[in-house]
Amino acid sequence: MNTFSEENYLKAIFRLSQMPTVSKISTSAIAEALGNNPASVVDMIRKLTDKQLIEYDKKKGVKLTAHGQKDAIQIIRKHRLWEVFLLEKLEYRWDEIHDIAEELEHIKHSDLADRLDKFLGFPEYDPHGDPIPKANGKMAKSFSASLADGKTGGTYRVAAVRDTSSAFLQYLHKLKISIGTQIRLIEQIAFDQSLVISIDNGEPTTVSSKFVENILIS
Amino acid sequence: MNTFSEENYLKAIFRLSQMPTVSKISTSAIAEALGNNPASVVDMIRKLTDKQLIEYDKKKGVKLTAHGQKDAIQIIRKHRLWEVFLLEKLEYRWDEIHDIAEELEHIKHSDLADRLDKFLGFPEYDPHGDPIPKANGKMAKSFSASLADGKTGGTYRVAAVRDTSSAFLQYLHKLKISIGTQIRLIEQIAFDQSLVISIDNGEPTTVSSKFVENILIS
DNA sequence: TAATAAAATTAGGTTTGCCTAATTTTATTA
DNA sequence: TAATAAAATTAGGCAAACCTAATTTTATTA
Repeated sequence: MNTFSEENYLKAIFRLSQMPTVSKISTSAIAEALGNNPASVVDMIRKLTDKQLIEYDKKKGVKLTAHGQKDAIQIIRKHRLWEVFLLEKLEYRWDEIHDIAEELEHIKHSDLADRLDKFLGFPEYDPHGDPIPKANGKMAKSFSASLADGKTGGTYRVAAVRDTSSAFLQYLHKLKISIGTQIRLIEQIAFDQSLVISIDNGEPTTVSSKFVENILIS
Repeated sequence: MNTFSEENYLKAIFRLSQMPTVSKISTSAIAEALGNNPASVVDMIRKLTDKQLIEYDKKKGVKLTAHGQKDAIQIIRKHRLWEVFLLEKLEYRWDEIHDIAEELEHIKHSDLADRLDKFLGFPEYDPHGDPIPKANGKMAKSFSASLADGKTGGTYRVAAVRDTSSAFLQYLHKLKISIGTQIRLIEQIAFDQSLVISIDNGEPTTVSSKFVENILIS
């Protein structure tokens, strides 16, 4: 059984390994992802290597073993199921659920995830549009195309969000954007790459390039 | 904010303070309740005293301060609400829910308990018959009369159980006893105080005195 | 390539919450 | 009351998971 902290490292490493822009998972990348000191990460790399949950090579960085990946996916499964619960059953807002799920995901009990899954009606996606791994570890592919890749004039459907911070989600809420919203790209400003968009055929609104990068489309 | 461990101590102290047979909460009583070494309890007594959650007097033992009592009740509230959730929504068995709730009760988030309470329809009692504290800390009185105090020939309604161990609950399950079951006391065996009872007017069954002490009646 | 910057690692330290073993205090009983 | 037993406490230690500061290794760039 893994500790709370080990689970957080596994999850962070899994997340980094899913990011197409990250080619090598380095000590410092993990440190940044978790807000820890690199020296602490070195300690944990040793520990997880001993437990055969990761492999570490100075050149290639950190990689999850099959065992480590399995564990990481089960934590993510629990995280995403709890998010669905918090939003749908306890009526929390979109931007509130992530932090609570960070705690709930560590509750260990053989079939808790499976019972929760059944209770929620076997949801496919969590409220942020991320696929929920199945009990056997199978997981639909995440949405990877960003609205930043869309063509000017095109209309796209919001499928998921990349950033799950409450700052971003609150901004989306303010703009009345959620999963399923239609967004049309009207114009790109050459100066700073900001974009003029229309949300569900509404009035034109200007948003930053950083903003559109964090919106994933189907 | 209190740590996981501090919360467990507060809860144990509260539980002991509710037991009519316990007049003084000693270092060793707490140690036994938590399965820890008395030396560890001494450490924690110092810590909780510094945090003004308890008061300690060599003669009188440990007592929760108003602040400590408030915190303890909130943990118990969460524990009992999660138990209702696990039984009613996730369809866990009676004897499985206690251990999972022991973990869930430590999840901290301002209004999680209140939202859960609302979602569950503001239940008054948990599945073991213990009253669930309200958001303001008010709590109905626990059932305290034991079936062991009943008169031979009398019929009583099971209101709660004193022991929440899975061994005891599984035995109850086997005997088809749950909250609300009617039990008639047929005869007491003088030799070892065991009792012959009838469960919901069924065939006579013999149970130990230890068994009946752990059944609370209304 | 040499100089510099960045990343990784080591060494040593802290806090939390537990432990064992030894000692002191308190209670019980002959 | 004295002897003994039980309870409480102290002293010192350990593992987990962090940290800072110093050092070494690796990468970048003048």
